[in-house]
Amino acid sequence: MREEKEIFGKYLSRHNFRDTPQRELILDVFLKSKEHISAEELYDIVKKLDPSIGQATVYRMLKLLAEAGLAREVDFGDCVKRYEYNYNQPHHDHLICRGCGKTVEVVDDVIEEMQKRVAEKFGFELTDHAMYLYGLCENCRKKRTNKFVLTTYFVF
Amino acid sequence: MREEKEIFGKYLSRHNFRDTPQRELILDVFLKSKEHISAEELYDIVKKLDPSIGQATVYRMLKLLAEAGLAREVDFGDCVKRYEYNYNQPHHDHLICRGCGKTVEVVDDVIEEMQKRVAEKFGFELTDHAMYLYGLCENCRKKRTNKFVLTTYFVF
DNA sequence: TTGCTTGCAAAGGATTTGCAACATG
DNA sequence: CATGTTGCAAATCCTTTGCAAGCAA
Repeated sequence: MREEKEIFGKYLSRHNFRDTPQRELILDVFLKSKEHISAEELYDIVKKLDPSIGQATVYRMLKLLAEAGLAREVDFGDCVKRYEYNYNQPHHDHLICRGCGKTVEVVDDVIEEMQKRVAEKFGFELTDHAMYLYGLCENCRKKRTNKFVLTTYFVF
Repeated sequence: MREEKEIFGKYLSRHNFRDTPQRELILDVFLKSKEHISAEELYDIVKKLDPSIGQATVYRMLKLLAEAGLAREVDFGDCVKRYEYNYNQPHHDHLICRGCGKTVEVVDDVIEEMQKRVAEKFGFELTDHAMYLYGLCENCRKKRTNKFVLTTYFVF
């Protein structure tokens, strides 16, 4: 927490950006937030702590955080940008339940390695990737026997 | 082409939906279109063939096509829904160049298998997935020595 | 003082929806 | 003819932007 603030502080001065109470508050809330928070969700919390803050400031701050390397953008396919904490965090992908929305962070070295190879096979140098595994968690699978309807966005 | 129209026709009657000239035209254009077309792009073509068609009709039709199993939604991360032809097509993922936007369709059985296993490890039954590999193609890599700046959306 | 930041509201892009007129089965 | 369908425009959702006023350095 202290360390992250320091990093952000350095990022600001390095770019001649300014340290403002708004930025400090939003950073605080972001660092305490649960994973995969959206700008809207973050704004809702921040607003309660300081109703004078505008949502544009929150959007702008999330961009800054991503640029500073403290946040990472994730996109679950609903066209809502979500941000997760990214400092000193190992890279990971997401497993998402189509039933209840529950998410699990996953990594698999074999997959990562194969991704690199696939890219190379086509002459690409891999820079990054997005992998989202959608499925049904244990709980939701039990309910399926009733009349669970899956909203499919992708065809496996 | 004939077959796909038949499938769509059956889909329509099965659901008590109607066969209209607009739907036929849009289906025609979609079937002839290049991969990964967006609603906007499809509308631009359709409009030239029949300027009286509204874009809402195109949006509605793409939804129908996806429901009928003829189209598949893909999302390259820019929040623009794209559709690709999905009938009798083998499943594949995408390799996208961050420099020029060029896309390559890829499949890797090892990755597919590992995805299933990872999901199972967490008690999930995999229904589908989205995997986008971002990188630099050969051409864009050459330019990088000059002053290519990569817009990173995800951190690898 | 300089010029980065702010909140506001308006604009933006992509997609959806309400509705009256219109076709299809 | 009953009801699905259309085109239009307005509405929606999330996000960005222009701007004048406000602050940090």
